[in-house]
Amino acid sequence: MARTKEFNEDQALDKAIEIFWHKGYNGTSAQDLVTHLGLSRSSLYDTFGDKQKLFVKSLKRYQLQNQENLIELFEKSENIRTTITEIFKQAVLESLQDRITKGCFMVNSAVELAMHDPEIGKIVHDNQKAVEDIFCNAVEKGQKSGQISDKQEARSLARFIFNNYSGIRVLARAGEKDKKVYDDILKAIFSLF
Amino acid sequence: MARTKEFNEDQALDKAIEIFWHKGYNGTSAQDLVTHLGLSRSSLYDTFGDKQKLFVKSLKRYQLQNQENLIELFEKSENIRTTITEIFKQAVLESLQDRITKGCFMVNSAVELAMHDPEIGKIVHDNQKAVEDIFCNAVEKGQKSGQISDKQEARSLARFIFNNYSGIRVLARAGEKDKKVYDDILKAIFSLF
DNA sequence: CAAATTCAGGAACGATTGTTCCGTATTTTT
DNA sequence: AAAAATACGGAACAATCGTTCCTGAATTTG
Repeated sequence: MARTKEFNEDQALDKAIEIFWHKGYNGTSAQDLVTHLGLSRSSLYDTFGDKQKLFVKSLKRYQLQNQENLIELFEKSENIRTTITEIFKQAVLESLQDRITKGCFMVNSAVELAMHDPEIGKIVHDNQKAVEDIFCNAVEKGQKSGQISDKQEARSLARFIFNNYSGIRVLARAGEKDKKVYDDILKAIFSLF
Repeated sequence: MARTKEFNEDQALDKAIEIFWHKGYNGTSAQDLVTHLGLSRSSLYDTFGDKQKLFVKSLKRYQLQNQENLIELFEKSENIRTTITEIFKQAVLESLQDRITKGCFMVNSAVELAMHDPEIGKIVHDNQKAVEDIFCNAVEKGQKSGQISDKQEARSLARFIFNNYSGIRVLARAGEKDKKVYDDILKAIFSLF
């Protein structure tokens, strides 16, 4: 009946994530998308509807990827505390290596759009709850096994960890390239639990 | 010789801060500025040059206002630790009250522009250093007077505080309206020192 | 082969973008 | 009062915005 799609929709989405992540929603033009995704204007609009829908789809995909990755990390983990430090160290590494740092797509979108687009506001808020829950479960597990101090309530600690993660992603986006700054923050964070 | 300006330039700048803070740089149009500042297109461009220059001037003014406010708070302070908690509580209060939260103009600008506009990148970075120094001096003073535990190095603690402040501003911008979430984070933060 | 479907390319859309310019009114200084 | 300077409103600018549509080629299934 019909010709099959020549491009992979998920691959195109991954490229959309890249450019939206890098330039933001308002900073990315339709032409940017055409150029970066490598498909024609018509195919782009036929496949994804419009710019906003494409953005929403990209952000949801990013959120799912990160959530699954996080869950997997904690499932494989033999020491919860160590895993959390590795998550932070990974974020620091990313912050230092690229000349232009993308930070966190979710944080960037929250700052730029959550107040102005209810649909994106919901994605951001759902993500926050989801990630918080993942951290909370992990912390509880860590506390039961004695890997994490139980001086702090798990929920409180999870929210604290999430908050510092956001902070570090902003710092990266602000262009901080001094490893000592990040290390100082991490030292303080992990002296808490 | 010449007619005097009918509008106050600083008042106009304060209104520019408001709208840039609320909508971001790319989200604010020239028409938005004309409407909000209450002066004509011609006066606007005659006075401030162009949109980017107006933004830079607004951000610098915001930075100066906040920096001076922070310095004053610590100068007046009789207990450094209490003052820091009050700074955070104030941020939480602002986050909860408005339906549309503006977060922090500096954080918003860092996320949106620091990577793409070197001039703004410098403002953001300078601000970071300046605020960090203010916190660091305050912490040192607090440690000498025994108000703040000296288990953490002052510089490290200052960076940690700054990081959590950024995080909370992002959380606000993400639309978080649950006081318990902020309280949990604050509880964890202040159990550290 | 024929029908159906999707591709790419590009022209074209109206709307909005940031910016400039002009004419007139207003105010200040000589 | 005359001259100089600036504010003002609004028209107008070219450029870009997101989006739609048309064309012809390509490919798949019946």
